[in-house]
Amino acid sequence: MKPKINTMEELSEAIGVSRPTLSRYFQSPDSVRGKTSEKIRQGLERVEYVPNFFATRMNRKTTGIIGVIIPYLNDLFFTKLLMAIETAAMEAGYTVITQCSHSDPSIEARAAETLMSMSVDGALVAPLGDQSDPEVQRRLGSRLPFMLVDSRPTTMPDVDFVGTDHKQSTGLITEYLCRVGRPPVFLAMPRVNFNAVERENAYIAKLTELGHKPEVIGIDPIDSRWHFEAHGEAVLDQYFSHGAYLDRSILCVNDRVAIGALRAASRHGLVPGRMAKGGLRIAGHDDYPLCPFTTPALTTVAQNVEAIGKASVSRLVEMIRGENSANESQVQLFDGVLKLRESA
Amino acid sequence: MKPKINTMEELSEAIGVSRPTLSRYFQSPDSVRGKTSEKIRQGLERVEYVPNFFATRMNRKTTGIIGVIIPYLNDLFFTKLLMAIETAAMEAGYTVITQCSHSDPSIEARAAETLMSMSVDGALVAPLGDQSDPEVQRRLGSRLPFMLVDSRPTTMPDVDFVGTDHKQSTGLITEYLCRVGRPPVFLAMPRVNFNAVERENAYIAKLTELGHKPEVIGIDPIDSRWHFEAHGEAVLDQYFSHGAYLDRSILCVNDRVAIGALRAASRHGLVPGRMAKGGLRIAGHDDYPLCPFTTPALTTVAQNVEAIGKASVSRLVEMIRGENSANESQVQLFDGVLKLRESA
DNA sequence: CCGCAATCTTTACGCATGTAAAAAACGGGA
DNA sequence: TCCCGTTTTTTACATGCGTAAAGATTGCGG
Repeated sequence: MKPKINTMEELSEAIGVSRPTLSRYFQSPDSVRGKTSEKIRQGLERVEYVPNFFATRMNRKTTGIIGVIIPYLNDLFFTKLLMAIETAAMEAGYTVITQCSHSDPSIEARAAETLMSMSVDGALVAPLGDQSDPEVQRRLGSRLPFMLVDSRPTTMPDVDFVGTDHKQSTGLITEYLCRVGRPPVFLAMPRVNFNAVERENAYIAKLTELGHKPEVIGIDPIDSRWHFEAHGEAVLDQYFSHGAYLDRSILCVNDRVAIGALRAASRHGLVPGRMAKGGLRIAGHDDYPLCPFTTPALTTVAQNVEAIGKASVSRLVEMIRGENSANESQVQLFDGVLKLRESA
Repeated sequence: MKPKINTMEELSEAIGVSRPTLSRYFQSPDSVRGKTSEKIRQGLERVEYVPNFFATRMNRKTTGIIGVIIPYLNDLFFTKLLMAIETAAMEAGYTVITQCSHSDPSIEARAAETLMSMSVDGALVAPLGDQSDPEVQRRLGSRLPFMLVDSRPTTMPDVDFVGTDHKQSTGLITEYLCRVGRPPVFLAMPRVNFNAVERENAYIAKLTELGHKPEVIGIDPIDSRWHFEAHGEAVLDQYFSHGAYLDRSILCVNDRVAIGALRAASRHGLVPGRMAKGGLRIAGHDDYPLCPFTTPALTTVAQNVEAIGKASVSRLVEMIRGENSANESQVQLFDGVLKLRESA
């Protein structure tokens, strides 16, 4: 067992190099002479030492930490986003501290406090939607570089944002559905965030533009916040039972709802699909990782999650470093891409 | 805009209470007289102040942080586990810092360094499997209270562990499948962690016990580490194409593989199920959240994730506090529960 | 071997807070 | 109003490391 060493002071005695030199070494091994750094490296092999994070960070003007707040973890969309963010941050030399708000505004507020008290260099927030306390975000923004990802509250128009252009993405699939069959109805969900509303509006706009009458179902909460699949299944099950929408195109607000919708269809012996007779089609939004494996495989629009993650980090780093137009707010929207599979 | 205050010193001038008193207040508002705490509370309303996390934590002997290392985020099993852990930790008054190892041993090692340097009070690690560097875990264990969750390396027999009793859970579903049809074959996966092996062995043991001949398929990696669905689909697709296993029970090592298996079945026009003619049955393990929504709904064994999360945190807290038999290692295994749905 | 520049050591202070000890102020009861 | 115990203030030191300045070493070119 290697001897355990707790402070740089002790370490400096142990390997015969002064503490300031060690300090420089840990910040950048190249900042000391080759011979010295070799001596230190060998010394470190013989003992058990990790610099104290808190002490280190407390004294630097910068902490090298990016804080991330995510509303919900049990959703592969967010985990994909998170992984993209972590990867990008890692490459940029930052450590990521993630806090999950568990879709609870008070936890979100606490998470923001934690990030602020940790003096993170910047924060990336995927907000809860209308549930989020705008005051919390205002405090964050007044204290540190801060931007929103994924979902964009109407109350924060002048904050940096990176996300999907839902008008484009939803328009794209709506148009496709109109082209191949009867105009779709829109299966919505309880309003857990602004994307839901944006997609709904985009659907309505596109249908109106094409001269059709929009039809939105499933807005009433069936006690299923974030239980998207259950929501989709319950809503459609009810309609199908009454013989409604059996031969229509159904555009779901997202893939998880669509997975529920597929389930409802199969329970009623229906097989949605572009090739299928009967005219039932089901489509989603997001390109949830499981889409290729549903039966039938789900047609959807992919969000460019990788790009969103990457872009948000690089923009945040710009803001942190005060580069470019760091002080004028900026909105980046990425296009969705049609994923034609079997269900529509 | 409230005036921004950065240190307790400034705060103490701003609201006319001495710094040590403020310090006591922030640690526990009840430790100061009611009148004083009221004065402080009102003062805090008028200014913008958050105590510096690093400075606070650096001086306390305890940091109030539990570190968690998770191998992979794009898997709802881990996110469920993580949420259970976070909830339990929150209730116990701890802050959780999560690090994801992105299924990369070197990132896992770095994550461990981060946790150690942060002087977390304890660490909870869901290891990568044989990929994990045992040295990393030994260092963690020698520095702080530390335990393993979910997957248990054979190389660390004397470390605390909380997880599922795979012998029981896999035995349970194996037995069920044997009871309702022909003895199942086992659809395995590349060995990303020890659970895969444990389940496979449990399957073999049970089948042998019942006097049948075990049959394991899908061990050869089809270049699909962690692409479980794709793996399941690819393997079965191949077998089905050769007319093999069309009428058998197939026990998949986990639900994600099973979802791929269902897909393969549907592509071949097969409908697995306990009611279905033909004898094809597909079952999984874990009770992945989407199981009720697949077509057909997936029969599986549920892991008690909630319990695992809760138990691991409460055991870790025991170790941190030095309570009970904190120094003798302890293994807690939870039973799986059969979830009979449609697919088997 | 000398001299100069680069590097290291020594010394000292700073960061934001915890915490202990002594002195001062406070509050309630008689 | 006085007294005594409780609470607060004052003062001072501690945490582990960043960092600056001055003096001591080192290494390299000549």
